[in-house]
Amino acid sequence: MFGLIDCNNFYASCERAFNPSLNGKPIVVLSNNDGCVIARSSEAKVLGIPMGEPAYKLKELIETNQVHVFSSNYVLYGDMSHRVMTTIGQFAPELEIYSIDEAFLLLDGFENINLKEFGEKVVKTTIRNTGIPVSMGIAPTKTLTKVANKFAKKYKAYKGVCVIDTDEKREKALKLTKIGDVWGIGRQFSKKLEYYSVNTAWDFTQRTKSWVRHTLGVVGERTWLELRGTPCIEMDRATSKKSICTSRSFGERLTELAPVSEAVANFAASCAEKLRNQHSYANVLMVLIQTNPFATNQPQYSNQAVIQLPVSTNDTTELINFALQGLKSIFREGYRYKKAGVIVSEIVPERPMQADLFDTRKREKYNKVMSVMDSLNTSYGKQKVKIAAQGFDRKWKLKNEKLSPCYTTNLSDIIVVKADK
DNA sequence: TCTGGGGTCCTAGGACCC
DNA sequence: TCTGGGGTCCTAGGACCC
Repeated sequence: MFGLIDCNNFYASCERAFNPSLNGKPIVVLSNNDGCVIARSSEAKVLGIPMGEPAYKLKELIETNQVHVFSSNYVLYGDMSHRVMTTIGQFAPELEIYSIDEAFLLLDGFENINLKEFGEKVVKTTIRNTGIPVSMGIAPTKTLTKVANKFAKKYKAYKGVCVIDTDEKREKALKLTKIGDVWGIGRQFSKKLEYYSVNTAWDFTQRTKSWVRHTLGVVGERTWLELRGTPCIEMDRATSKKSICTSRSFGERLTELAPVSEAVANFAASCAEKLRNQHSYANVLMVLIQTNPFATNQPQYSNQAVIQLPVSTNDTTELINFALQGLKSIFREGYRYKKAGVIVSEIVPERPMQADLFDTRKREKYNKVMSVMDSLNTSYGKQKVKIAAQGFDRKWKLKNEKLSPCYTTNLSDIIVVKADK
C-alpha cells in the first residue's frame, strides 16, 4: 500500500500558521510578480475565486470581501515544507517528496496495522508539530491514493484520512470521480475521453486495455492499470534533478542589455547554487529571453541560446560567463523584454568527474571559492557575497508588495512577532 | 497598465550507422 | 510491377504534474 499526504491550501496555511488572526478569513497568495492567484484558503474558494486568475481581474471582489492578499514567500513555504516532510518521514520506511506540499509514503509491512487509525495519527501529529493541516489518502496504487486524498479533503467525517482497500470502496470512489480529476488525465486527455463518453474514472476502467493504449498511449495505459489496482508507478528514489531552471518575469519591461544581463547573471548564479546543493555538475546551459506575449500590439521576440559547456561545472563564475555570452548572442535592440531564464541540464554527479585534457581553468581553487561563498551566505544571509556581474541595480526585480515576514528563517522577523504579542 | 515558475516523460521524425 | 532489415541518437513538440 501507498500513502499520499497533501497539505491543505498549503501557501495560505503557511501564512496563517504565524498569524492566527487570519483564521476563518479569506486569504489568497499570488504568484511571483503578484500576477495570478496560486493558493486560496477555503473561505476564498467559497467566494468563487478561481485558481490561476490574474490578480488585476479580482480587485473589486478582494476589496468588497476583505480578502487578505499575500505575495508568494517561498523562503517561508520552503522551510514549512521541510518541517512537514520531516514529521511525516518518521512514520514510514520510505518517503518520496513529490512536490513542495505533497509526499508519498511506502506502506510496506503494514499488513497487520489498522491503516485508518495510522493515517489519523499521521494527520494529527503533523498539524500539532507544524501548524499545517494535511490530508492523507491510502490505497494500493499511487493514482488511487490521489483519488482517496480528494475524498479525505472533501468529507469532514473522514477526519482527514481516506482508505481505499477493497474493490467495493474502489468502485464507489471511482464512480464519484470525474475523469478530468484523475492524476495523469489532463485537459487534452479528458477532452478526448469525454468525446468517447468516458465521463468518470469508473467509465475509464471499464474500457479495454487495447482501446486505452490506442487512444492515450502507454501513459494512459499506466493510469488505467493503476486505477484498476495494479501498481505501475513505483516510489521514485532519484533525489537529484535532471534539469534546473531559474526564470522570472521582470517587475518592469526592460529594453537595454545591461539590466537584462544583471538578471541573467543572477539566474545563472541561482542555478549554480542549486547544482552545488544537490552535489552535481551541468554540461549544458540555456539562456532564454522573451517579450510579453499578451501585448499583441507590440513587436514580439523570443529566442534561446544553448551552450555546450566545455567541462561540466557548478561554478557560479563560469556559469555566469557562459550565460552572458549566450545572452549577447540572442539579445536584439528594439524590444521590451518581459522575462528571462537560465536552464542547466545534462546533470551529472560531482564524482566521478569527467575532466578535459586541455582544461586550463584552476578548478580546485574555484571550488574552494565557491564553498567559502556558500558557507558565508548560509551563515550571514542570502547574497551577502556575490559575483559583481549580479549587480546592485535590480531593475529586473519582481514585484512583491504584499510579502509576509520570513517568520521561520529571519531572526529579526521572529523578534517583531514577539513584540507584537 | 496588469496574465508564474519549475519540473518529468513519451513520441515521431530525421539523420545516421551496419 | 518489383528497391531490406535492423539499429542508435538527437530534437522538437506535446502531454502531464505541482
